[in-house]
Amino acid sequence: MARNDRVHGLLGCRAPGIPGGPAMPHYDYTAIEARWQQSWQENGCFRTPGPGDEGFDASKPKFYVLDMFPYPSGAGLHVGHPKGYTATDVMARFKRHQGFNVLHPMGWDAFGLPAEQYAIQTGTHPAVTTQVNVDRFREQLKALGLSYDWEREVNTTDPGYYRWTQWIFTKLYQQGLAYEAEVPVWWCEELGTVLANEEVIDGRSERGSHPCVKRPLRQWMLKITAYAERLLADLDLVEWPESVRAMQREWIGRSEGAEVRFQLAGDDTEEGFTVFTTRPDTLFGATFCVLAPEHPLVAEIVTEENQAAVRDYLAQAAAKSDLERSDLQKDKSGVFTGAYAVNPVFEEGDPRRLVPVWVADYVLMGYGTGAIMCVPGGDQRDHEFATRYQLPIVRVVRPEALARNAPHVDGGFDATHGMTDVELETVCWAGEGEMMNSEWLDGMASTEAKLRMIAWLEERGLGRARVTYRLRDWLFSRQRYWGEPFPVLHGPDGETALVAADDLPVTLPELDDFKPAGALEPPLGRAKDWVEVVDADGRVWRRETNSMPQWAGSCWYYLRFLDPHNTEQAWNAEAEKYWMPIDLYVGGAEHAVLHLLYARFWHKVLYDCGLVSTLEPFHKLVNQGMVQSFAFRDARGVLVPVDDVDEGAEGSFTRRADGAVVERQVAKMSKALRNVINPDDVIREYGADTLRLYEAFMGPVTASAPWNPRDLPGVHRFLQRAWRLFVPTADEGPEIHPQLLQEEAASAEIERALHKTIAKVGSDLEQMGNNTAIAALMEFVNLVTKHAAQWNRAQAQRFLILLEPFAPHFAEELWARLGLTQPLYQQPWPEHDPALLLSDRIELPVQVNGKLRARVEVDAAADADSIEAAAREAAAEHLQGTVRKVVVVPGRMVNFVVTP
RNA sequence: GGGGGAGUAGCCCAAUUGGCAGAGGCAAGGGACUUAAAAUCCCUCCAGUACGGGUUCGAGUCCCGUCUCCCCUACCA
Repeated sequence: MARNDRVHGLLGCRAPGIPGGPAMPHYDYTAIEARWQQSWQENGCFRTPGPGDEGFDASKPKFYVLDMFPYPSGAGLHVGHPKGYTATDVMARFKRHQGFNVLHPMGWDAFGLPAEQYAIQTGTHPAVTTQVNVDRFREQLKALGLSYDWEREVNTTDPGYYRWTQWIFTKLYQQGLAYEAEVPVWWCEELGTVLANEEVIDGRSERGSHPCVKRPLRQWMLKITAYAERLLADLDLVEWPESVRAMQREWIGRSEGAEVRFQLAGDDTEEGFTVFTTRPDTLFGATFCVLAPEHPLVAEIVTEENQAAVRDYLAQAAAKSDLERSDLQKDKSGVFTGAYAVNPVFEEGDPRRLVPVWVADYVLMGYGTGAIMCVPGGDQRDHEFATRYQLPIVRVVRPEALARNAPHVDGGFDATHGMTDVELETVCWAGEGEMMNSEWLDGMASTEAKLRMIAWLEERGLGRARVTYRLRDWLFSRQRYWGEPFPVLHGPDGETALVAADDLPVTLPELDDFKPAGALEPPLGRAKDWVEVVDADGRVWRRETNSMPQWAGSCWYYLRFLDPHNTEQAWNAEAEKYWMPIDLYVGGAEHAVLHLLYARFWHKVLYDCGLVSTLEPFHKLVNQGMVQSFAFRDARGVLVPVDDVDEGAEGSFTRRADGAVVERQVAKMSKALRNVINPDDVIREYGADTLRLYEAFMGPVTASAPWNPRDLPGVHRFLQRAWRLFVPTADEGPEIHPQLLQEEAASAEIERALHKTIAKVGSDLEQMGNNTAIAALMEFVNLVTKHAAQWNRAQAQRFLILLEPFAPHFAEELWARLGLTQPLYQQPWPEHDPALLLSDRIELPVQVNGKLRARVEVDAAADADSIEAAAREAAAEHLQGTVRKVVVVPGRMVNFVVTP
């Protein structure tokens, strides 16, 4: 039968069972969800008392399950948000059934650029925009039936919150971890602000894609590098995805090596420079040195005849963005300074002792010392450079494989260079191996040579072992209005002072123009009365007019949730000791490095200040997968908006306008593709419980998967089937099957299946296997349906407890209709009897030479001998030859190894 | 180039971590019910696990190699 459904969004399939008749017998999700959400709110059901609060039960174990709190954008939620929120809510509800005190809060990361941009365009104060967006987000989240303790809601833009963000800054400052520096920073003219390195992608701002340039500016920096080693080492303490830990390790970028001092040649000068190298073993192969264009020594050492060329080169390099510098990586450029440095391993008079010093922009001033020694025989980059500028290449490490096999390699073995002729021309060996051309290191393993060379350098004061990190200090100031003001005053004599703790918060001044106050003066500079502060002596101080980056508020919000209304302290120590660390933290992979690294850094500083009791804040981390959507392309590869596409009979898709065939593919949801799914629409058409079930049923939490409107009716049908097990379908029928209102004898088969389901759902939920838990519930419902609902009240009750984490409104409604008055969400998780899961008789596969040949039914408790005997009989016709071996795994299978 | 992850039925996904490839859902086909349709219920169809080797009594699962896809990162000396 040919169909011609529209495939857009939810509209592809009509929702089955839209309430048409009298509401009661049907599954009227709209009424049910409204009723229970109201009940939860009015009765404060998910309010979670903590230590010191009335009603707190210290004897229960705790579980802190947290979502990465959202930035409340103007667009509202999309269906990607509930994927993670559903997963954590299922866990929170499950843990409540298990008797835990569950902390499950939500809040808003509400400072940030969009509201400020909107303010500049429209004059609407960012606080107003933020409030509107927050209200909308909260409403949408409540419509999902998420069991947050809304009394703990926090908002980073609330002065009562950012008072403590400022307070933590003062702690950082007092620890010597906050300092001001004149640093080259990314300046975005369009946004009128400085951006952090990570907010600039390919020379353009991450938000809005505006061009950015580097310029020096006074900035606040946080000394995160002081914690590099601990941030790296303590990754071993947490239960995080390997990918995230790997990303953080790379970001920190620890590398071990040595500093080597190179003196400049001639004139008995004491001048020189220090290089950092990870391969001190290759020092005999260092045939030239390269300084970064920004290296301060460049101007001093350049000789007369090279002045012009160097000046041109520096100008060129300065004009390039980092992107352009790295983009041209195939084509390394540089220029000779005319100066020579001394390679300290060679004797006076040795021609190899003097090495030319070049300037090249493949060396970065921000890493190591901004100067390198170049070993073109052992480093690909140096090799390219040397080849291009015809600098000498000396090989000092012979590859292991060649060291053993070289005489047999085609092309002949060159004893001098330890490589074949072919490789001598083409290969640069950057790995480990055996030392050569290195005098007293020759023949040694390169790993050993590293240590020897470092010792040799240290003895002579020419160098030392050193560890370098890629991690840089954190640029912590922004030229924006909508951020936390710094609690800092600048004195008339250039001194810096913190605002007293009792005077916090330093609140944002009212402004009606949010544009920068001057070329490099942030918007806060417009608030003259706010900026100038007169002290008791009549001296005029100026407030810091930079503000903090958006990361600041999100660095510690998980701590404020512990004690959100405390006006005396950021949090109470007792609450911190009870709730921390976070047992489960769920959020997108986009925060793998920055948010999680910055928050860990603050946490460790707070730990050192004795303010928190755990080394790490987030014990278990889970990245939820992306919810993608379908998109369509025509034959020319042009994207066709989803609502212009029809679906044909055999999974083919055509453009409505001209019937052209289009290809379906999976893409991110975007306005341009018109394939964004709004949760409000899903809730209207199917209800929040169906949405929750679908989000959880799509696949593992961690997996990305496209939103498939075709699959929604499947989970909705499951709820309706379950509904019919409780509620008679007749229009005038009662609210609940009468058999469920009295104690009937239990069906043994259903009882057994229920125990199996309890065990399966419980163990799946423990590991966030929500999709398979739902499959088990579906299996159970199918079974009960098949038996004409021959189940009883006690079974129905336990089933509802299992279902509640996924479909809480639905389950509470039926629980109430059973006449039960204690709320369902408080019920203990049902017990299961392992003995009931086992059958008396089991069927085992019988294999012959690994191939399935027969089945045999035996007692579950049968021993290996009797199983083997039964199996021999069952597979007799396949056991003609010699049975050489028999493998019996009781309860699993039997395998005969037979040779004919 | 480096790092992390993934390839199982037409599609989304399971498989007690080495033991009968299939739990669940979608789609498709057939049937029951119905004046008819919808809804509902019942039944059925389909892969040998990307590819090539290896270990093993036995491999989707472990090892080696190859291919494809996704994510992150990229002159870091």
